[in-house]
Amino acid sequence: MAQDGVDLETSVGYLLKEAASALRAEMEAVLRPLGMTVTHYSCLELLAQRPGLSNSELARGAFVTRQSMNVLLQALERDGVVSRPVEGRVGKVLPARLTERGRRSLAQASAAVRSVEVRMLFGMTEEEQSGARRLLRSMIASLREADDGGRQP
Amino acid sequence: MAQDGVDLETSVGYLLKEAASALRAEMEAVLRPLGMTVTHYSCLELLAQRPGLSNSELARGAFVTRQSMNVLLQALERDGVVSRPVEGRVGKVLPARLTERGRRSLAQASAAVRSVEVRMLFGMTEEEQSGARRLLRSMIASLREADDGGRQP
DNA sequence: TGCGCCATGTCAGAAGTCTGACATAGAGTC
DNA sequence: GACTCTATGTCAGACTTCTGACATGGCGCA
Repeated sequence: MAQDGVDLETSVGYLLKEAASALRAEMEAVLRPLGMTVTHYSCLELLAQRPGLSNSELARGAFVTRQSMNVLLQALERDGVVSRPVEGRVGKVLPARLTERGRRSLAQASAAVRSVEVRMLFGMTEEEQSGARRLLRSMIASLREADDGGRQP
Repeated sequence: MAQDGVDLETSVGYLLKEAASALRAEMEAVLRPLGMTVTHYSCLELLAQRPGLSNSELARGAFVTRQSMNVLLQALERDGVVSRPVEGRVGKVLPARLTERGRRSLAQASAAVRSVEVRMLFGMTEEEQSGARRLLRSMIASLREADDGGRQP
């Protein structure tokens, strides 16, 4: 194949990208049989844990733009998985909720995704896992630090 | 905004996604003024560290499909940043290299991206950084473990 | 030699996401 | 009240990436 002279794999940034990419690939693999994408699943999981989130809040939680989430929400609403009754409108904000069908759909997906996360953490002690959480939170905070706040997504 | 009853932020998977997303956003922010996307930069950086990589190898290194990398490579070749001389062909494999212009283009981008990574790691000791590398490598290995190998990307 | 098998390069179309833009609603200020 | 500022929902178009497909080249094995 190719010469492995320089080792790119010592960069935390690259490893972070690699890990996130591997996680995403495995999630896609288990979600595909259910006819679901990762963002699709993320949206449902967010709504299950925090009912009534708005389009923009869902977008932030799934790390996409509110425009992308809007496209997805309209499809989910059309499929009867999510409902956004106009009566619930508060100002311009239109809260979304899972339908019964959405909850059923999420149940299988949630189990599948959880098994992927379990596999990812296999071989790590409880201390290592909380260490990983702490380090990731530190990186997130540092990256967001000198931020003007008005950024998409 | 919304009620913060259930805390989604305790999942390592979610934090991983959040950190990768934040890193990508910051990289996009510093690369945009240079007229470069993240994948664009990744491709150049890979070629700088390992000259002669093929299209498929670059794709794996940048975590995209070989089809996506092919689209990008054709654009980069057209822009004179990368060259793939047909004389270098080995079987079906066509090794790619940076042109002088590509090296210049990468120089600025590389510095910008490195500063983002430094900022991300701010406040972490050397031990914590190597701990982060170890944990991320562990997650990657576990995720790839029960893998048939033939997956895109 | 001939065969199956796998990886590669490439094209074409589909799907997902993003950028840009507009109108509107709420909060704060004068 | 009038104003500005910010956040939101939404539409339209462009871009990036993916999936599917095909032909080709190297490799191992009968």
